[in-house]
Amino acid sequence: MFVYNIFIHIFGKKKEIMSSPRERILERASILFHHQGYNSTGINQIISEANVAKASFYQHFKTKDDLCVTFLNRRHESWFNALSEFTSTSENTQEKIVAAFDFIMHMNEKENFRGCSFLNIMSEISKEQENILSVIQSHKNDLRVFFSQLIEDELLATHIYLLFESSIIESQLFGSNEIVHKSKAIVKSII
Amino acid sequence: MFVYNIFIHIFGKKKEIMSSPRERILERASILFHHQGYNSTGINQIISEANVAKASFYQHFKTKDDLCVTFLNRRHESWFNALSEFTSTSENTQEKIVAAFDFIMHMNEKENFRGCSFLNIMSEISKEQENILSVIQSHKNDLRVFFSQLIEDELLATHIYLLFESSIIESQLFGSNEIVHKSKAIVKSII
DNA sequence: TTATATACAAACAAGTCTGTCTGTTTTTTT
DNA sequence: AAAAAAACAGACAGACTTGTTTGTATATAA
Repeated sequence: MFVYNIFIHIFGKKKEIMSSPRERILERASILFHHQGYNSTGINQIISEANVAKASFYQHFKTKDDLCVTFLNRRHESWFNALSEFTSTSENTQEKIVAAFDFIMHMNEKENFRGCSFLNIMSEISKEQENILSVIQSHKNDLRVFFSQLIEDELLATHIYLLFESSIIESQLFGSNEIVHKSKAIVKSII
Repeated sequence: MFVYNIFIHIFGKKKEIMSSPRERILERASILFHHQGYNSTGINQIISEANVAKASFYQHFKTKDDLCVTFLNRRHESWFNALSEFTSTSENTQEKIVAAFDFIMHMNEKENFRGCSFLNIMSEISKEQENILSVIQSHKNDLRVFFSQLIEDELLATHIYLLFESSIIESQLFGSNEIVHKSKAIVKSII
């Protein structure tokens, strides 16, 4: 477009002012998959809101499932980074574990109690979508490792992990952090 | 049909040998919703497998969501009955709690690790489907009450409830009862 | 500046979905 | 046996789905 080209000419390269189609697709898909669910979000909505042509979409992603895998991999990274950052200020292990539960509440407020993208998508897919399932399993394995690295006692680490998981789900179901507070109190009593 | 009518003539009333269309719909929907998910199961598949005409379907159920609510209400009843029966032979409270975790494993084996219908559907629906959501919330409330009635300590009851919930989800995700065994060991150590 | 790669719009295919409607047949009740 | 209720098959509407294709325009690199 005319104005757009002038804009580039004055302010520099395109990359600086507008992300690539692939990036725009992933940004919109992340929001839509997380807020509407995977099956309820169509390709057409994604590309229309990302201002990308359909042919361009299929140049970057073989299938919708392919996009889903890429989305989950990125979510995995950004989610763990956020968790690490959130718990990084804690001075000891106990505090770090408790901070992880504060992170759930923080995430719930920020994302309107949409819960865990990974578990939500698990409930939507079929056994045939193995590539998606394995990304979800890897994510949860890594979360278990996160707690295992903090806690020597293997069974206690599993214990915390299980409470962490149900805290996410129950707060999603009731749209409230109340149960996370209770869960936090429980965790404090066992570590 | 010819043979069918003879059958009725010889053996008695229809009700005794063939369930009503409404019943056949609910039976098929129960299986399909639980095994394929709600959004992935269409009305057409349900009525075709239930041998019911589409017009008959819409005589019994206003919408697909209406069927979903009825399905969940029935699942609620049958699931709780099964849990009650499974835990009824336990002689004391501790045993009963542990038996509840055995019930998860029993259910997983029987239903091929499809997890909790209620939580699965929660992940699939939108905020607008309030009537469905409230059935799910009621179900989980009743489950919490189930544990509260067994355990005086309110926080401990919540604790067990949270472990119960994550046990279902994690065993679904990994298609294995391994984590339920661990959860059972944890529960034994805290009651 | 020319060549190559990328992105575009928009039509199209082939199928899915929920829900409505018509007209016929079967079952139940009076 | 006649009247009313329920179930049937199946066409239809209208909107959606994922993915393909054609031809054009734009951006980047040689």
